Amino acid sequence: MAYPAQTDYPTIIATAQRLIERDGVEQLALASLASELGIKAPSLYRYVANKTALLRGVVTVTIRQLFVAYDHALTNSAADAQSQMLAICHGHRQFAHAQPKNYSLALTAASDEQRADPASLVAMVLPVQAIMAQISGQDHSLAALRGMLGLIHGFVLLELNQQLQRGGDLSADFDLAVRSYLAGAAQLNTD
Amino acid sequence: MAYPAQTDYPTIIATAQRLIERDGVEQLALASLASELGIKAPSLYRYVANKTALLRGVVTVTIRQLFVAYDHALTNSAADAQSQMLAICHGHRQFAHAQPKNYSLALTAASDEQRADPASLVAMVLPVQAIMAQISGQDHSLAALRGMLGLIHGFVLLELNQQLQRGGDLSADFDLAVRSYLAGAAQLNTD
DNA sequence: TTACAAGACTAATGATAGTAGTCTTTGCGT
DNA sequence: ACGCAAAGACTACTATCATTAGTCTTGTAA
Repeated sequence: MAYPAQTDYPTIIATAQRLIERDGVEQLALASLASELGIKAPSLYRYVANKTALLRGVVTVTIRQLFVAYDHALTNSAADAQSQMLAICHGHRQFAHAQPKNYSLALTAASDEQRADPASLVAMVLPVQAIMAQISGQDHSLAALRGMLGLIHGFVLLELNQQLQRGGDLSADFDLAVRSYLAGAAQLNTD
Repeated sequence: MAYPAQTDYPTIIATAQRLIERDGVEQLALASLASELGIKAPSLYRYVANKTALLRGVVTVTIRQLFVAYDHALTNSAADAQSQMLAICHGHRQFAHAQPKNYSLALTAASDEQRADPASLVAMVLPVQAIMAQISGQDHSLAALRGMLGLIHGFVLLELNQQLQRGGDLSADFDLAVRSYLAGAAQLNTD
């Protein structure tokens, strides 16, 4: 090879994540990102095809980090299915609160081009579905999983978008909602 | 009053909604909107302060339409709390599917400036909370409502963002998830 | 030592939000 | 009737960005 690279793809993505978290996606200009990396904007095109691809990279990494958070939650939890599912829910919510801008970007990406790869998403939730199967039974595990993910994701997004502003303890409300859902899902198993 | 107006605020918002639904928000240029209205872009500034304010107007109208959909759902439903809550859930989901782009914009608006007015949001969900109170009991009605809204919103958003792609009947899964949640919430009342 | 390829830069283009200033229409007071 | 004030629209311009084209630089391998 030749000319000494002054940056690389992982650094670019990580820096973009940092800027997005600090200023919001809509404020992310390629010039600012480049300057943060000590280069000029056009040089970024050596590493990413365009801005959309750059954002897709950020989304992909963020999703991967979310599933790492799942693993951490699981290793610090009791072994029964109920505890594990609760640990995942709270881990998910904590992750979203720790990096709200990147979380929203990753899970509400508007265009197809910047969405995360569906196949890897599937691979990453399979272990979660296995836990859900112990609660809801195998037959309803996919439906119950979908509801669970919807509940977590929707609650967190409403929080992050300041749409749950009537006071009260949101952490407690989240916990109650998740436990209620799991209680309902558990009834599916005994039918 | 003088010069004959060639458009007005409601028309501008409605047209913006139509274009957003057709092409997506990111494709909405003020020039296209103006041309659709038979005027030039700068003339729009007689009616809206800037693009952000325009989008906030769209968001406000969309939210109002969502609550009109709630009303329709309620009038076509049986009178018991369970039926009414189910009707609202399905009405909400149908609304989101009927205008996915505007729905996403309205409920995941990134910046504070284009978010819907929180106070009116509260006023609009109060009747829903009253129904939830009959299911979960008064004490837990706010928490249970938050979980319910989160579940609906999150499920729908995952659907719209193509993140529930593993087949199966999503309508049936949604119904099952909502019923499970309500069953769990009902247990709060008997504690 | 020389060629070449990777990596970065400057300069330019095109889209688009927003601003300044001007022209046109029409209702109202004289 | 007449003319003026103000609403509404337009043209022309600016600033910001993404993106492209073409050029210069530097390190490695022959």
